[in-house]
Amino acid sequence: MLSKKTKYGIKALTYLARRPDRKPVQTTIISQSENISLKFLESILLSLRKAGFLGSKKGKGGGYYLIREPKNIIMTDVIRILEGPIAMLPCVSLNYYEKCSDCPNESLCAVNKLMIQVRDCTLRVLGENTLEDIAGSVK
Amino acid sequence: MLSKKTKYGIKALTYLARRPDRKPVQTTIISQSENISLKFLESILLSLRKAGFLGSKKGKGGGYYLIREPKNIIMTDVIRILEGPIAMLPCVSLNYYEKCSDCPNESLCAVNKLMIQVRDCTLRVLGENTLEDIAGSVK
DNA sequence: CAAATAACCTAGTAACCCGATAGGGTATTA
DNA sequence: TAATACCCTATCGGGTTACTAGGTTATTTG
Repeated sequence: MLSKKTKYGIKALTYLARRPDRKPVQTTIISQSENISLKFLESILLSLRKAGFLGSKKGKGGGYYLIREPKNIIMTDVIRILEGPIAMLPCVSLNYYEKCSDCPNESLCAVNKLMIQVRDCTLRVLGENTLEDIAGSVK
Repeated sequence: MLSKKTKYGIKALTYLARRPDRKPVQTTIISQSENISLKFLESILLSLRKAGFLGSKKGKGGGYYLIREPKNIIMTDVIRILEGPIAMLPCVSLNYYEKCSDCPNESLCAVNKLMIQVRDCTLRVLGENTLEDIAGSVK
């Protein structure tokens, strides 16, 4: 299951991508438009900023804004920041690999074999989609 | 993330599929072979039996056994029983659909659009794999 | 300058789920 | 009839999630 954090994060990015310009948008605006709890959203936008997707401006007229083109923002990157590992098991994760304590021989494990296939197809889909793709190229 | 329940369940099914015959196997045997907590495994095998994958025999010489051919056991079915919905969001689930409370228009939702693609490719992979495929056709 | 604004930070918490365990009951078989 | 092994219910600690509270810091505007 996708966490609310990831879901909200993607919705916020989409909201910003659909804006006609790249001027700062306040969190309260995004919060109201997308029905996201304000304080929760703040923490999400903060991590998206630290990850290099968003810029921020303080004070009046401040807010968050995209600092990359939507077509250059790949969904795998977004999800890795917000959700963590994409694989359904640590033993098939590329970026967060961890051996199973119970499994003596990974190459004989049926679950491993299956989940590698799931991981690969998920990575392909998420790697093919950019923010522009899912937001639509609204001008 | 895949739950331990699902992981253990698939491993138990695989263990039974790799057996040379279809005679009942005691839970303690499976528990020790696959390093799964006995009591936890019991509850998992029980739900697999109720779902029609396994048969059981009580008393001495009893245990659990496969009642279908491994090649007729599709992984989507197994995972739906053990894990629940395959989709990463209720609003893109075929079997457990639920509307998002925050989303006014599903067809405009970028997260929805993305997760439908993930769901479809995951369903394809899981639907193409049978228990025989992942266990290997051991005789 | 000062007041307003809005991002930023730290901490906490209630609810929930997972994995596991305990302690039996019940049916079957040797 | 005693042993076996499935079957059922309840519980519980630990961890995560989603969210809230309350303040600090930086910037801008009157």
